[in-house]
Amino acid sequence: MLSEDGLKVSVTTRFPPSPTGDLHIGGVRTALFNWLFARSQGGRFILRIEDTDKNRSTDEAIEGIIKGLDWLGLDFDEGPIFQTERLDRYAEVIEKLLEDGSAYRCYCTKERLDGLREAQIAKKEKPRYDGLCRDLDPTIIRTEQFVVRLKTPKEGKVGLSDIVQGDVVYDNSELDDMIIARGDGSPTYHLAAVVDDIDMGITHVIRGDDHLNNTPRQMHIYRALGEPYPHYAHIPMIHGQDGKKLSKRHGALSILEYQKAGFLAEAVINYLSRLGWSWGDKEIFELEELLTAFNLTDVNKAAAKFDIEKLNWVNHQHMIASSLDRLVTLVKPYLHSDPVTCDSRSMRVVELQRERAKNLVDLAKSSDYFFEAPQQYQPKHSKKFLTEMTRPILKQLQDELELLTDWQIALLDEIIEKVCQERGLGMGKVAQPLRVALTGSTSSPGIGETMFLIGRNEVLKRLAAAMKFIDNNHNET
RNA sequence: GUCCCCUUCGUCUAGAGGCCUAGGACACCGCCCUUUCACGGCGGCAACAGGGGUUCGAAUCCCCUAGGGGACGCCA
Repeated sequence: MLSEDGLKVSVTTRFPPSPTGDLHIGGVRTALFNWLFARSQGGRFILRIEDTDKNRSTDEAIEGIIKGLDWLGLDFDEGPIFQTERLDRYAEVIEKLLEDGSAYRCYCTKERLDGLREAQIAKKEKPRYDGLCRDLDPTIIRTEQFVVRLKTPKEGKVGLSDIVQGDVVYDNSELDDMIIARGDGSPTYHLAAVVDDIDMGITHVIRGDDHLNNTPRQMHIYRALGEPYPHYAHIPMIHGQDGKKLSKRHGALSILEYQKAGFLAEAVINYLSRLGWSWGDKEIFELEELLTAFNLTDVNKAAAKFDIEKLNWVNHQHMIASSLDRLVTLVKPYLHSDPVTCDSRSMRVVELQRERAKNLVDLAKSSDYFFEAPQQYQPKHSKKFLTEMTRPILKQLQDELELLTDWQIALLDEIIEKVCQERGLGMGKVAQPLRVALTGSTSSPGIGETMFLIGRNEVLKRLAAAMKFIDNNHNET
């Protein structure tokens, strides 16, 4: 970011979740754009916890937010800063606003406000405060409980030049006098957010465009405080498959559920960055590439739908690009078999199987049989391939393999071919029963290498077990 | 209802008046490769919301309509 005289201006962004629920994909995308922008500009990124609603804020949510950001590598330079620890500061600002006449005490009861709102909706009007207490004598402070409202100009316009949305103008007459302090004196969202953004030196407010309509209201707080506005970038929302704002209803899962489901952090980041932003035809980005390519001016205005299929593909691409020892480490917790180490055999297994896996869960599932015998044969496969007809084939394979002293892929392949030729069978007729016997199902890497990686003793053991399975099955029927 | 925003293949998007017979990617379908499953290769299906302008020329600019989304809390 360069100022008019060409000097580098420091950028500070922030991610301000309210800890009232799980951090989901939408929140993560907002955090990501703030983080990317700050990092790409050499600026600062702050985590602020907006917990002024004490009834709905929880410690678990705070923990989940921090864990999620940590998993994704969205590190912050400052924070977490808690708004509940800055209550004195907000009170001070509210008092100042009251004193200079920018705000006033409103004694209207909730009942009156509810009635007013209902009546307005019934008359098909936009519900808003009617300003009853606006012109009360401020020197007379009544004993009843009051809220504090900001005195919003009744005429004129407020406008902003949003980095994403362009110029947006509102008539002040559309706005009402919003509450900035509740009956108990605590600040509302608008006030706390603006005061914090000022105090923390936030230069760019990057948030979901559901906040676009909040912006003119907040700008009036800046104005009342005599502070300059920040730059705004209202980024498009992420919608669920039904085209509505992402929420729990859509199964908008906690970001940590994506970790559990076996997605790579870099894949989630890659996928999310491409929602509402693009860079030519490029689909797969390493973090460094994102950092140089990302910019707010290229962000779209239209909402995007979340598509798990594309995430799967992006994740697959990143698994292929990942180093093998890292992938082995990542897949470990998902493996049924243990303990698996980063030896050359495990690395080869992962190298082969990542071609076949969308995520770490898939990868683990398709790798387990290399490390331990299959728990069971998949019924439809055993029914077809582990039969009286195939038993002699398995028997011959067992005999031939027992004679093999040098356990090498090429030699193992030779044995399969030999059996095929002697019996006048195609490869599939021999390899498939063997594959089911060894892996429990009909899919695996090349059969020679599969045998090689499973190992001699284990292969012979599994062949014996498969024949026993056939015998038992036959006796039963 | 009022205000604000949006509208290119099913989905993510490219597209800044002629490069557009609208490009790429995911998904889907077909073929090839192949002992299986994948990977890979090749090909296919598929979109400028509608209507008016402006212009020699519009996906691109303007207006209207329709549709969608968001906001309208002593929630954030």
